[in-house]
Amino acid sequence: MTDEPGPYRLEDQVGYLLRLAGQRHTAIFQSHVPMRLTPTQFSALIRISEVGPCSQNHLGRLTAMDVATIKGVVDRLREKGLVTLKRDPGDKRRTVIALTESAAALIDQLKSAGHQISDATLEPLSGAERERLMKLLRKMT
Amino acid sequence: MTDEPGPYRLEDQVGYLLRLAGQRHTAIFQSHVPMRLTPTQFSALIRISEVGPCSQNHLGRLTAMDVATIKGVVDRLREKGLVTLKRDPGDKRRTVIALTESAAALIDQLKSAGHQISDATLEPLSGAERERLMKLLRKMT
DNA sequence: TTACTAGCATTTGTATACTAACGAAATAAG
DNA sequence: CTTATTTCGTTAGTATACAAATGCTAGTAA
Repeated sequence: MTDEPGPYRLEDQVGYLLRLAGQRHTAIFQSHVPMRLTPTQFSALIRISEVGPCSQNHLGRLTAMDVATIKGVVDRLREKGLVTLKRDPGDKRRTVIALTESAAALIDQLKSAGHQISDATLEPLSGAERERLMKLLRKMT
Repeated sequence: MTDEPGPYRLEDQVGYLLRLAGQRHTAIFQSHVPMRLTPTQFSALIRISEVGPCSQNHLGRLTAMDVATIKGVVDRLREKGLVTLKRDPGDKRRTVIALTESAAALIDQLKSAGHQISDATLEPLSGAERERLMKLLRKMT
């Protein structure tokens, strides 16, 4: 009686809704973030500021990015003068990624923008609803 | 006293969680869907089956895709033999996108797979939680 | 020491996703 | 009717995102 699948409606599928929500977030992100950073570039910078210099692949795991993806992200951060790449003397396979001074000086501003972005993205929801959504998304992963 | 932003934690930001949830969904999608369809290709097929033949840009709006994005999606569906492209005789700017017979015969199977994919993606959540999440995501957009 | 295994970084290929700019065609405004 | 605007499709450029293959290095087991 209950639990019938019913007709298939695209707008009732998680994947579709997640894509729409992601689009909304990305648009808001771009209008709030300094230095034209992308969400992934932003995440990488924050992570390095948390854990300190680390290898490229490790940074990828810390930010849930594929090895090929994190490489591109790090390359662009380097082009923007926000990270430096150095050979690890103790392990010749590793490349140590570290924040530059200008990036380190930017972190507080990034965190502030990050809060604003999250707020704006969740703007249609009440405080209780926001908490609920975050909890559900966290449980899903 | 309440509502303090607190320290900035990446895993407490909507954007980050949305990205992780999307990754989870994409992985599940790929293992369930027929013909190696991608989520966007899937959405486009479903939409055409709902509204019938339509122009490329209109299809893009119906599936929340940019004009540049929908073009690539339609091109790949054509390469897979799932849609046909025809000039609109009444409006020479328009390209009419329509399902091929083999695609039309596939739609029921796609909808069934779609339900399974949504179920598997939401598997960590209870029935009530799933409803709550869907409602919140819908409200967010 | 040799061989195996694993980890690290890179590259190639495919697929979104959006911006911006373009020309062609249709429509609205004058 | 002609100008202006809009819409449509296309293309180029940038940036994720993942699979798969390659080469190099490190650590381990034989």
